[in-house]
Amino acid sequence: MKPATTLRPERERCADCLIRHRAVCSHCGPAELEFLDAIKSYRTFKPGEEITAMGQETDFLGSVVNGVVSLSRILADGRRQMVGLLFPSDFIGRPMRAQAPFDAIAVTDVKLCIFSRPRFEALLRDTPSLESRLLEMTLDELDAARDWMVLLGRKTAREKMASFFLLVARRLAAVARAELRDGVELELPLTREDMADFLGLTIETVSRQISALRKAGAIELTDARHMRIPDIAALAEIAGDDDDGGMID
Amino acid sequence: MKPATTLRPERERCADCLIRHRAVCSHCGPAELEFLDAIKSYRTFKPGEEITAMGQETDFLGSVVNGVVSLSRILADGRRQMVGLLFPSDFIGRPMRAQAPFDAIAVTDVKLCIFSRPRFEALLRDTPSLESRLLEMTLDELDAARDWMVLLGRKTAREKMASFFLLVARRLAAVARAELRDGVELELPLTREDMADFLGLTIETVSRQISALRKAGAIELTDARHMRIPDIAALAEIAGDDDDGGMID
DNA sequence: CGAGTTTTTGAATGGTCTCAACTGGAGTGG
DNA sequence: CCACTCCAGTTGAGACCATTCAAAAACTCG
Repeated sequence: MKPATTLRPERERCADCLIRHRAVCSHCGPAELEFLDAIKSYRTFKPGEEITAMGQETDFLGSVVNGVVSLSRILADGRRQMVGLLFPSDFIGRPMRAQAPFDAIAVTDVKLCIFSRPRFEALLRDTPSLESRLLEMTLDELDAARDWMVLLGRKTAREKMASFFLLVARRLAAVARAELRDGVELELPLTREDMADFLGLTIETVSRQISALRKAGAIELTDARHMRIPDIAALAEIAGDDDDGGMID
Repeated sequence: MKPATTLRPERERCADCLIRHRAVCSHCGPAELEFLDAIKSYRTFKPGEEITAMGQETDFLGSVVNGVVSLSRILADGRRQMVGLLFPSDFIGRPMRAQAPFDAIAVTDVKLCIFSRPRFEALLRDTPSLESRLLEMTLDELDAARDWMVLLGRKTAREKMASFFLLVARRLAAVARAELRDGVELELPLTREDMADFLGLTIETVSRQISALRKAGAIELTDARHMRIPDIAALAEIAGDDDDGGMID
């Protein structure tokens, strides 16, 4: 398949990219894609590694190709709140503002497809298909952030946990391009501490609620990180959303 | 009711618009502005009036000219959480998605400058200065939503109230194009109930925290709706935000 | 003034947090 | 193989903050 003459055998092409159909570049035509191909690069991060730090200038923007990234903010006394959770195809970075408004940390092994900030911002100005897709994605993220605000402001610890499991299940299913159905098994990408920071709880409360949901039969656990949802609708009921629960993918 | 004495007695022109420098149209040139002038219209709402309802199709988009609009979502059992608070120059509506994801309610007398949805969406495609400004505003709203998530997830009732007063003071000062300084007086646009829904609290807790802040001298009240902030920095201290960029290790 | 509404205040309850101890698995080395 | 540490997660007991329920006070507007 590969031409023997190739100089960079491991070079990934945009056309073959697994997240192409959902990422910021998904509306680009062949010519635009070829240009992106030429200027993109990849970077990987280990779990726990800092990708950008709050208040620090970041010189790149890009897409999550593999893994999960958390965005979080820390108050002066150390309290932490997660404000975003990025899955493959999500966009990372804040265009038109060099200073990162939040910490971005790899929660699993992460691979990013990145562009230098000035190059990407110039591209954005010249490429309507990029800009309109980014607007669309930003609007979706805003919707998701607002659903999350409802969770943080008004839901009980039990409801928060149930909502969280559904959110992860939906996102992982979307990444795998699979239907979400009863009996799904999933690997939780977050530690108890990360979940607590996501949900505005403490790790103890997270742990207690997981135990309670397990005893109630709403979830099944093989170990701390691997779970199974026997009945999606039942879990959604516990989550307290009025119907399908929002949480935009 | 309306006297038809003059041809265009109350016709407002975009060029004279008070929110022009901050609204979605702020990057438009004279020709674009003239076009907007021709297709825009105004609509007013009374306090408490519903502007759009969750799940309902909305046929317009636009800008808040006067007043304050709340965006909120209600859970199945009636718990309500505010997820957005719009001031003059803020954009209202969800481009590229006809179904409103949240309730929008006028909290004061409100005047909107609106465009029909199909017309505005077509305009967006053809007018880069509109689209890029909308992207910028959406990114800012996302940042604001994330700050708000920190408040909802990790702040105490006291900190929430202090943060809220600062937010309102900042937004009203920005609208008035005034500097925010010690001794500002402001009229709270929200009822205690609205504040509670904004902050993820109950009205009783809101009331108690206001009383406590008053007794502590952090705020002064003439009546339930009119207040004065004698010392911005002191209130910011109570709000718990790290003031100087958050570079603490 | 009285009726209705909003806001404030009080007392008791309860959900989540804090502090603390325990469990279990992974890795290390004797 | 066991003993040991280390770390993430779990469980328990008590404290505390915000909620709930209840009632009084203040304000609005006929």
